[in-house]
Amino acid sequence: MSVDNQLRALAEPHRRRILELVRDRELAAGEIAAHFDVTRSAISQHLTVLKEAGLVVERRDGARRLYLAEPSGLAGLKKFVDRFWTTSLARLAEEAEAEARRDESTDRAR
Amino acid sequence: MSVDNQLRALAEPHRRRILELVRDRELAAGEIAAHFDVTRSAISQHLTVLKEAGLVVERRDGARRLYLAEPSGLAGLKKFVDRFWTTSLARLAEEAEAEARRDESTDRAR
DNA sequence: GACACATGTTAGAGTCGGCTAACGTAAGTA
DNA sequence: TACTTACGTTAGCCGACTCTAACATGTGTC
Repeated sequence: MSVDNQLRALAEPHRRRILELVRDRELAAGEIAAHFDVTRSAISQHLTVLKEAGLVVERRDGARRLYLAEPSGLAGLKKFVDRFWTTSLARLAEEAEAEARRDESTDRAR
Repeated sequence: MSVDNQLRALAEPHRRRILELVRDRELAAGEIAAHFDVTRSAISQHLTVLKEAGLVVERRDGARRLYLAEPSGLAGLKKFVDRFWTTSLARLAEEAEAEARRDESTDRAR
């Protein structure tokens, strides 16, 4: 559930594709596996990782297990990216302002 | 520069801490390494990964190399997270609406 | 119960990633 | 030039990760 787990989970291309598959609709494990050319076993393990990272939720329906993306699981990661993004951009804006002030005083000095 | 590279780079706790260190100010490789209890070598390798992912920029100053976070490098990742976030939330909203409609017609049926 | 179906779990092989130690390189200094 | 400072790079170890193959579990059906 930590940002660390979420990032590690997302760092795997297969897992990102799985996540996109179950973003809009519930899918059974087998249906998900059908989209890939690796074993069902591999997909099952990927689903476990995604589940433990809180990025998908599992629901049982008889013998099947249905998976669906859990957007709130991305909350921590989104906060991390947004915070970094805005803070860095603020720094850039400050630098631009500082440069503008420098240019201005240079002009005045002429 | 791809989202894949960015996510792999961010999936390492040391690299995330490095990124936060150079978010607001330029730091030399040695100064960065001083914040950690691993070898300078390890930090140097992390810096290479961050650089190749486009998350930091390197500037030479004599014998020193200064590093600074590159917010634009996060653009792709931010887009990925935002897109996923908003799309998933839209799905949740739709589901909530559908349920509200169901409840309403149930009420009417009484 | 017997069987088929859907899926999870485990063992083991191969690969990747992070780390240290040792070496290499380039810039500054006496 | 000789020496120091500040880094990067490489080789190799070790643990973590991904995959397949085989086995285990649980559910529905006859």
